Amino acid sequence: MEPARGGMPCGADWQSQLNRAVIVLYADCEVYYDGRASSRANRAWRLIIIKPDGSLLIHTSEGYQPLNWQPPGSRVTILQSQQGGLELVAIRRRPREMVRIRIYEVEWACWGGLPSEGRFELRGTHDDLKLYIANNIGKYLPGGRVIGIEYEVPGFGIADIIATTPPDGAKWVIEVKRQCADLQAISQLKRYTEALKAKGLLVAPCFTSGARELARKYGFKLVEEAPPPS
Amino acid sequence: MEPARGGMPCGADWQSQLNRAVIVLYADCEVYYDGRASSRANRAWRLIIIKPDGSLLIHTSEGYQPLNWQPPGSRVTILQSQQGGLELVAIRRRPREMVRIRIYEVEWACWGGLPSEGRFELRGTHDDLKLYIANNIGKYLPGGRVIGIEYEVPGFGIADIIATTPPDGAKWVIEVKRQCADLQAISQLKRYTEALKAKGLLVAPCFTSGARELARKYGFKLVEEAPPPS
DNA sequence: TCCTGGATTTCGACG
DNA sequence: CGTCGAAGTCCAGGA
Repeated sequence: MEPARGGMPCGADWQSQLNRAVIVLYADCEVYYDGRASSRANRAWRLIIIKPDGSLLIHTSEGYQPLNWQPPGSRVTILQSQQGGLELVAIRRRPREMVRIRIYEVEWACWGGLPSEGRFELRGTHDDLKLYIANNIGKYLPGGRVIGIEYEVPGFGIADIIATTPPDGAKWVIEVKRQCADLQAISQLKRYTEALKAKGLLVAPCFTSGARELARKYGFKLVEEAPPPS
Repeated sequence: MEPARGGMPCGADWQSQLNRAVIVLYADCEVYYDGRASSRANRAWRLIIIKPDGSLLIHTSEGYQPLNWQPPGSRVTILQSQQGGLELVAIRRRPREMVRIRIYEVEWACWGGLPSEGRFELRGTHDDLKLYIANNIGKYLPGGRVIGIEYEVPGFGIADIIATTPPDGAKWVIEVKRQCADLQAISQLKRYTEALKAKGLLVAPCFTSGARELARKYGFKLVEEAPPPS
């Protein structure tokens, strides 16, 4: 095993970094969670990440998702038991939830302040597609005119786009999905069209077979359209 | 800065651990993502986690969610450029997506094999609540009898529970939510009840105001019930 | 493989 | 703070 480099911010002093740096522990531990649900994880080696914003993540060797976690805003505390045993407790209010980690051994602990956050830009989102459609409404509803975006239908939710088409000024509800539209998307559109007595148009890059079938029953128009290149 | 402990699996040799151990890097880097959407993250210090199952996580100092990621099954490779620059590339098929990390500096790198996974039990889930209701149907629909669980309504989806009640054998669709039911839950139930010409019962620990209102319009019965204690 | 719906979903926006 | 709907959602289960 290669020796650690000098000056590496790793060691036994990780506890002093709580609420200051991102701390990463490689530890043999048990994990308890109680709140909206509850879970128990038997003793095993896991990766524990504690962020200064109160986020807590417990990762195993598999998967995108953590085994247990606590979102930002949690209060993270370290408890020392008599036998040198360590406990990490993260508590969150609203909903009242607790993650408790019984630590048997820490093989290594490292941390870093992550001083600069950098800029982050994401493109190809639902908003991008929605605005593109609103700005090119004629492509989807010939002669159409946009009446509203994020249009609130009181008691029924918020429709992506409302438009009218000639010659009779028919009203349309347009629901936009950036991924394949499914039954749920159809139901959502149905809710708005029923409330507004409007026609329905669903724009998505693809549609599940069930969505296509149900859309036909409801008389919805479907248009395949992927998020615009950016 | 406290010196690292001897024998700690940290050091420059982390690349040899690819696909074998969980690797954690504290690195100054830029991140590029292209796939269903695309993103660019400017140069900054971040936490990079590479799992042997092909998962890749890039975390900042804030938040539960990673800045960028790749789910399990991705192919992770390390590229060396001439100037000693390092690039981490994770590619996924279906959907075709790529995360590329340009690494300028690695302050520390540690890893662990996470040999034993341990047992994990979660209680208080949707399934738990659903089965509890099915097994105590009389509490929700007096005299009721369960006809089916996870009952497929062809072309309309899968209903949680189907039941009948005396004296006329009225058919009910029961939708179960383990969290506060919202408009979407109402729409989902509406979809099933319309298809089956059945009555609707929604069981959830709470309901949003909009959900309550819409349920009344649709004539649905609402029952407040939290997941059972376990 | 696709389809469907849950998740301790988390997250952001708006009223 | 509640309500609403998206997310690069991920994930499991069934056909």
